[in-house]
Amino acid sequence: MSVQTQNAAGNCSDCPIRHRAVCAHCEKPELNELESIKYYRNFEAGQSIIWSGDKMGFVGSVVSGIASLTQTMEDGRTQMVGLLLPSDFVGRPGREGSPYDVTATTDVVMCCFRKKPFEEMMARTPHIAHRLLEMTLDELDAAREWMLVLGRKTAREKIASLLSIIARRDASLSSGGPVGTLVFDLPLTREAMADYLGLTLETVSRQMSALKKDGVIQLEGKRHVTIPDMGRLMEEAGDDTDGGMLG
Amino acid sequence: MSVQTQNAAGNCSDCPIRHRAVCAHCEKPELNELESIKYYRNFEAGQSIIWSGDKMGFVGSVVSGIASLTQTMEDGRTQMVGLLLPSDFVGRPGREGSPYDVTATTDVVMCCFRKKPFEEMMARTPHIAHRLLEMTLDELDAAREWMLVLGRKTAREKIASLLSIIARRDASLSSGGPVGTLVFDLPLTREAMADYLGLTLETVSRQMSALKKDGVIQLEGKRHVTIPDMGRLMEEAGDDTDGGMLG
DNA sequence: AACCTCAGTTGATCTGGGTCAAAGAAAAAT
DNA sequence: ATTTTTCTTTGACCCAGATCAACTGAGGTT
Repeated sequence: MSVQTQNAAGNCSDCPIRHRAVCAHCEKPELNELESIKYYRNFEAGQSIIWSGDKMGFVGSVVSGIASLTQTMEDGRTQMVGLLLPSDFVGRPGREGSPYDVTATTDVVMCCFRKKPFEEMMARTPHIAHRLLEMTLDELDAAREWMLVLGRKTAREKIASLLSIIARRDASLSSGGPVGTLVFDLPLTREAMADYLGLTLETVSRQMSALKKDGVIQLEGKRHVTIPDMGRLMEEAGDDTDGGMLG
Repeated sequence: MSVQTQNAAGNCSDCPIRHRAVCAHCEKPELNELESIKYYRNFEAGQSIIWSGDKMGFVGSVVSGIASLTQTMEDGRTQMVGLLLPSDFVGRPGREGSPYDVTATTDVVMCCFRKKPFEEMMARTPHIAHRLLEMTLDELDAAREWMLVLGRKTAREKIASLLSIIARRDASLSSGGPVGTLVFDLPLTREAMADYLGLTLETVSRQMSALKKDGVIQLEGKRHVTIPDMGRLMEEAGDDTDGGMLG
């Protein structure tokens, strides 16, 4: 259960501090202190990890599976405000509770640390505080990019944007097809996609069908997606076409 | 020009590190080092402070006026992703450039620090890094709250949400009217409001007229707004009505 | 005083995506 | 194997907000 896993981007995902390529966790001796307060939690698909307003006793990171952050209005309208993939951090050091619901979208394994000792460590270890700032800035960039998607893009562009994001983080390069072909399994229901995109599930379904008909994506079953041309998908998403998808 | 100003929330706005009630800047001797690398810049309404993609040589905070962060697609669609009011921080320590345009919406005075020495200070002063993490988490919360607005609220709710945010940060309690009455000048054109809300300027104008007709707001001229009942406005915004607006 | 320009309003019409409804398809339960 | 449930697709219709267009009104400028 304490196997160090590597995701597609080369990050160590068995650790609350997300890394690029190298796992500082394993290099910095002072971080081994984290090991002693580390524990794992499993959540089933659909299960709530944290309720909005609850006190959070822990911070941690996703080891496997997908979790989502959602906000809900009293009348039931919901908006997903974040998608947590393996290696993503969960928690708000220095904050009492969560303003969002955190829900397991698939079965999820989380690597957790009790909040108190983690924060004490953070205060003593500038490296962790610095890394956390980095990660929070990344999340802020992602949230702001998503504001453009929600505010100004059409339904088709929204779907293409979401597929593009998931593909970049989740997909493995297919060995068989031409270069640039990506294959992955959608970890979200149509309804979850709709909640992320500010659409209805019917519109999501229609636009998926349209993208399939137009050859932008291929679908086997409902969830298995092949993207024959990543550049084409990004055009559909309305993004700058800078060609390189692994920059 | 180095007068310490206090805004309505009691924050020191003459400083890149935003405070609550007390200005640590003035309390912590080590932060006086910041004084020696501090300088001011003025921007006229409409002027660009930073172009998206540019290298940013400085970090700083807004002293007076309003600036906005915007993202623009190739075809001209634009989405405002942040509103910078006095005391708000601008800059991305540890990052090269800005992924957004930063524009002066009104005349703006900024208090700046060259980035290099600021970052060196930050590395030496855990207090600053910690404060910066706090601020970034606040911005992330604001961005995510805005995702709900953009993704799920109606045009009327969007307008009410924006007015509510500006009122809370910008307004002074009117002494004459009943308790809870707020008065302020809108610092945004109808077009800027539209860019923030993911609407067209015509829809903004129509909904402003509708809110006026329904007595939710009063308008003198185009910009001077009176909110007779803050609770009512928050209901219109679809927010939880928790009563207290200065919690 | 006539002429701009720029911000805002209002009306008429159009349409993308929402809503309501029905049916298929795959997984889970009996 | 059949029923139930959960997810998805597709069709028909509608409406909130976009689009297109005309007009108002407050400053400035000469």
